[in-house]
Amino acid sequence: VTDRLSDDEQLLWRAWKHAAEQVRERVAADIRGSTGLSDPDFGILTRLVDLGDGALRQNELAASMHWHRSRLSHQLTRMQERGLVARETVRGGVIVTITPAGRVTIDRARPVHAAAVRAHLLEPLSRFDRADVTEMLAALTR
Amino acid sequence: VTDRLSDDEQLLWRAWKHAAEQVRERVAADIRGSTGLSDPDFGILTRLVDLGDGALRQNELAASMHWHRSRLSHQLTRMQERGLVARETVRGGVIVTITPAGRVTIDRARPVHAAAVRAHLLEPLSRFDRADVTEMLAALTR
DNA sequence: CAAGATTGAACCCTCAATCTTA
DNA sequence: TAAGATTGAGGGTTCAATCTTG
Repeated sequence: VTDRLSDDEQLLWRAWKHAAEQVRERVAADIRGSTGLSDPDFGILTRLVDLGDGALRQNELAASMHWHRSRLSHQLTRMQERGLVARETVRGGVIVTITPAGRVTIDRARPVHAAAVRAHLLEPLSRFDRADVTEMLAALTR
Repeated sequence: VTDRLSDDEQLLWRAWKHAAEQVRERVAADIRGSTGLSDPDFGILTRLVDLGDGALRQNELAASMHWHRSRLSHQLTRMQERGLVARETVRGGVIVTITPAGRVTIDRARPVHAAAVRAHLLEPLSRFDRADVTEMLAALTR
């Protein structure tokens, strides 16, 4: 009820912020370092392959990412320029397709991603109960 | 040891990612919505006031944020244009000073920040032991 | 009109190259 | 030279305004 956080509160807030930053940065750095893909790149290519077998309507892709149209539009423009995806206008929308180059890259990125998540999140938390941790995190998104 | 995460691992990873995103976005949205300050803006103004009583060497400011010089330089350029800080070159460095407008803004932002951290992080975690949670998070940054 | 999509501006971040000066 | 700082390019995000077309 005060305007400042108590020492206890500060401690938890800083630990949270620091951990969130570190994990995000480390995982992203591993993927970028070995494949050149950014986090958004990885998310999009993964969905194209897993959800659409290589192609999805732009609209569905946006929904699956929980992204606004404009964000996806900008992102796809850059990825298209880098040769990772192609766009084709069809009746009532746009179909996004992964290119052969995109497929090669995502295939290389997947194991790196799994290893990074293990190294930077799962391993450090191994002495805690996985279900407990998952449940605690779920409390933050309700 | 496989190239894909197990269902269990996926579950924790996604919960983590989602929670990290949500908390960051919600706190940032509250501050931006009521003061116009971004997260970086808030961090810099806070440090200028708390660590330097309104002014700091740019170099010290960078160190306290754990930022690279160029990042701070770009950020300060924008904040200077928005009238939040001023820069003055001195022997062997630059002094960054908070402006009166900057001080008014950070004073308004502080209670909003405390309330946001409580609402979006501390409250949702209230049924867990604060020290336990803090310790778990600390495991991720070692 | 309404849904799908794009665009431009302003912000943010990183890297590498450069400038400045003690 | 080495430390402090800036710059430019290329990516990323958000918002509001604007196509485009069924």
